[in-house]
Amino acid sequence: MSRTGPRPSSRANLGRIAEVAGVSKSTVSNVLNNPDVVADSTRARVQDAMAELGYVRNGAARQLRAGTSRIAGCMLFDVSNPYYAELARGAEDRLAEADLMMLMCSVDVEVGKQEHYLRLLEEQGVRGILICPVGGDLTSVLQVQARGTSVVVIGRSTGGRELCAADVDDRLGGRLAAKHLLDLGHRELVYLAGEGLSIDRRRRGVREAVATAANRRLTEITVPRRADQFQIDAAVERIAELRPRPTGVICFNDHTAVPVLQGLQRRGIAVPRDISLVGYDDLPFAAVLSPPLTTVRRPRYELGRAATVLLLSEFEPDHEHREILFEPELVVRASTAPPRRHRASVQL
Amino acid sequence: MSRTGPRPSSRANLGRIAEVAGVSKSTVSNVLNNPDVVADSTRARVQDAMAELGYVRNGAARQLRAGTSRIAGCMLFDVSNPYYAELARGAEDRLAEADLMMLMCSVDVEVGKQEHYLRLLEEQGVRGILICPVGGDLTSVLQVQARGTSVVVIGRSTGGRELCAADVDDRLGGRLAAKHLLDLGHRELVYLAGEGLSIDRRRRGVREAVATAANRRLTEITVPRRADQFQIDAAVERIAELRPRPTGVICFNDHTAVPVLQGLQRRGIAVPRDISLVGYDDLPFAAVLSPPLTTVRRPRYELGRAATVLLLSEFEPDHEHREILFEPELVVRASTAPPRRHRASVQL
DNA sequence: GTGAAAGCGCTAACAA
DNA sequence: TTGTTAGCGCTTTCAC
Repeated sequence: MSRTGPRPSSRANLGRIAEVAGVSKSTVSNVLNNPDVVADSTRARVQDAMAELGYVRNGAARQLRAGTSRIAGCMLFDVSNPYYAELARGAEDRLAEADLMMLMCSVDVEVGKQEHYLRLLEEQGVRGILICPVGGDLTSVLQVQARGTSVVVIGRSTGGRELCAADVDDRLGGRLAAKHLLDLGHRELVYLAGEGLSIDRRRRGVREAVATAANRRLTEITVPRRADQFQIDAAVERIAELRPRPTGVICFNDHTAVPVLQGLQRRGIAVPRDISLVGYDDLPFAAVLSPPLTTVRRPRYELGRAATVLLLSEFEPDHEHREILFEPELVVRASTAPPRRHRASVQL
Repeated sequence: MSRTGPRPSSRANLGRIAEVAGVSKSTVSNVLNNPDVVADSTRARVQDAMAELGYVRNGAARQLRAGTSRIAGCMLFDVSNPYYAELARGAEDRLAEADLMMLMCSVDVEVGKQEHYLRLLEEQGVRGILICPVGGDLTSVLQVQARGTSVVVIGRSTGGRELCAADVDDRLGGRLAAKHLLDLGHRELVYLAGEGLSIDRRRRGVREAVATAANRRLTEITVPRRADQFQIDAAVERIAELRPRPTGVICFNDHTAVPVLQGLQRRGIAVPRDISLVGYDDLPFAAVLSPPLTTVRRPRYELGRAATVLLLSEFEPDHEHREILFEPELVVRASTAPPRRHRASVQL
């Protein structure tokens, strides 16, 4: 018995297997890692010993020695948010195909948590990190990368060639939403905005689409991050009081569209008769709202998968950072329709 | 340069810090693990060296030597399913409080995947495993536990005292759903069942409630696991053709309630006028359906948290396995109402 | 308050 | 085809 060392594990280790099978440790290791190099009879004997003793490989020792982990990290806002949950699932599936497991880190838009988890993942020696970064700059992410842990950024274009990134073209998404309403004949639009980079890009797309059409007006209303029922209802109130009355409203996401829809209906403003409503994301509930919500779909599962593909490519010899940009897709449902031309309408 | 060893890491290690700070490795280790035992000036010197060299602890080495990991595993059906996503979040939050990270494993009701992930987690030397087990028996789970990895079972009562478990009293849930309809005055009920242990318990609850009321009839219709639109619609067709006509339908979960609701409405059967509909789970979309769905809420976030509490308690000295049973809660919304007494109604 | 030394379980270079 | 050996980076016991 050594005078040092941690609590003696009851688990059989590789040395014990070697003993029982009557071979050396390297042979056991070879049975595990290069089975073909071992003679059939020897291999069988070793495998028998493993089965008999219920051998379980020690991943920590393996990682320490081989220098490479079988885990990747996935940092996102919140797994319980269906958008991120599906993204995570895409990542998990692709990682599993590469025989990697996924550490899940919900960061909650808190920079402190992000730093904390980055550090933990780094200490863990993860094979790589998928991250939906929060906060303005990417310095801490770049530091981690500089110290040797591959990082792929999701949901934020990185511009330069410093990092791989997978993202959705939200500007296009905004354009699609606005163009849909304009094509239907709407002239007075509202964009209900939130806070955040990706949301700003949607706004830019909406603006662009409106700008290219003549005689169209866009009113922008911004609700704070994590706005509650009342704050959103105040926004609906503002929408209801706008003159001339808007006939098309674009919400920066589906989540917000729900209370907006309810607020409008409660005020006797029918959707889509009086106001056409467009969401963003195509979350599962969008299709079952009444009326079913027209929205812009971001391919979240695919985004997670693609980001993982990028991460895996980082391990290849002559890797060059690149960026994948997904195109969102307009999903037309019953919450949008052509505007009624009413009373004061001069045209037609 | 040694003739052996893995690719030389560029990361500074504890030995290098010791060198730079002019102390021994044990002192550096103490700065990390028992800061109070080190003299202030020494500690400062060591910390400076760490900051300067961008030192990151090697978790693998730590785990190998100390024998204890900072990771727990969470095995569930599918993270992209909102029920499990919120459960996972509950677990993640509680684990984070104990300074543990969470490995996420979506098992997809596939026993093979379950076995695979169990093995991987075991090799990883995780601190413990939370599992929503699939398949009939728990032998592989018990084996893992026997080899020294703590396991907590979620969503399945284990009866004996072999394992900790956290679960929801689904029998009570079934009773609540049925009793609600019975209390409203419904006499002809349908339970739309799926496959699975927890679903069977809901069924039992429904049966019990109906059995305690006189002159009430229950029809059970079962749809296969992962039923598609058409299979569910076939079930709706059967419901529509039942005579005497049922006035109350309980779906085994909210997911199924959506196509059922749509199927009923498409056939001109109004909810709740002609049929009252009850779901199960209270998923986020239940509240925004038209009409908003009466359902039975399972506290999923809390379930994840509680399971984690059980897992953490496993590490304590004189631990005894126990089981936590959550009570589900009836959430009454607009999809249920008293039945209309129509034509052939003799009573009243 | 600090240091020397042993060794966790494994892999990989090399020798046999 | 198999065995010998060194050592990954850390913690821990014990001596000073």
